[in-house]
Amino acid sequence: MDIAEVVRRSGVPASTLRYYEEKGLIESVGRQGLRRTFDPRVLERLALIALGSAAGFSLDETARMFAADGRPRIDRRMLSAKARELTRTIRQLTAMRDGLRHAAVCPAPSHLECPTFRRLLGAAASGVRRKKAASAKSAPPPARTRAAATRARR
Amino acid sequence: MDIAEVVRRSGVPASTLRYYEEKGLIESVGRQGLRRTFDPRVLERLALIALGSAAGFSLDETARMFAADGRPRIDRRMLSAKARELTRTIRQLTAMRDGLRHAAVCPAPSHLECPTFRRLLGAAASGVRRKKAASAKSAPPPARTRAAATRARR
DNA sequence: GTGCCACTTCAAGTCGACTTGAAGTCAAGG
DNA sequence: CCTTGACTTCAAGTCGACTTGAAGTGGCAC
Repeated sequence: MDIAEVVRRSGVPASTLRYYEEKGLIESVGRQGLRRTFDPRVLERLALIALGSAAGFSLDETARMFAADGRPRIDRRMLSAKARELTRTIRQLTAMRDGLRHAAVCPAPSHLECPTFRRLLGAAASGVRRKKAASAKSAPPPARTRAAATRARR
Repeated sequence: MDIAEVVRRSGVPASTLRYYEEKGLIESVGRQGLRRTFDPRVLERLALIALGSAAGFSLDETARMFAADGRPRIDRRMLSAKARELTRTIRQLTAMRDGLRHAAVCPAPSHLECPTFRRLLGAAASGVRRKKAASAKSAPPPARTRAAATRARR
């Protein structure tokens, strides 16, 4: 497969593929002249990488999940840890969403006077030390800002 | 209040406070010589900003939630939209977490042979066209835990 | 009155994950 | 054989949210 086909079948831009190769996340099996040739299994690999990203792993972390031979070498402890982290994040986001929902319909004259809202504020101010979960959605307002806007098909 | 006190009471670094002021997210009420003086209400404002960030709003979006007089001018439609977005994200992350959990205990010889894992892979691959992190940041007591929050630091 | 040092400004740097642009190469169709 | 244009490399740019560093200022304890 040449790079164009990988792009077509994976949806990942060529520049990203080259970047991934440079970082050692994928590899090409040879060249036709200058042009890279890929083994179809690269598609599986890309799916794995997408999975890692979606789960909140950095590319470096994801890279560590492959053995030298290219087979996934998944660290179960790492997975469990990430699962727990996701659980925390999910709990956080859920609270946040409920708060937003409430705020959207709250009848209090000012949100600052609404106990529910104040509780949310407190939570945000103190407890929120969670980080980095990933996945899903790019915000409409700043249309061109997000790399994802471009990535999402172009 | 001088900046040191705001730092102490909010946990937000002075550099961040200056940055926020520059961006118009907060304001100082005056100066003692060169030194900024803040109204205590800035603490509430900072909590609001933290809340916005935790809910996945960018600083610019958060800024739009304040009226000229500094009162929160919360756009209910925006809140609802964000709440829905969070719901999607939560659903995504939940699926992801369940997948990770499963992968961590899956007995299949290779994850690639496990149907559950393959299903996950498919989901990740198809989800490649959307991305954005809803994350939470913090102003934690431990002075520079902020760095930790932004994972992979220097 | 004087020295310390917390504060100030402003420019530049950082971080991750890519994208973009310029300039060059070359496989393949005509 | 020649042109075309998809591919290549490499350096630099982007984006958001800050941090860092150098150089300067001035409040306040002594």
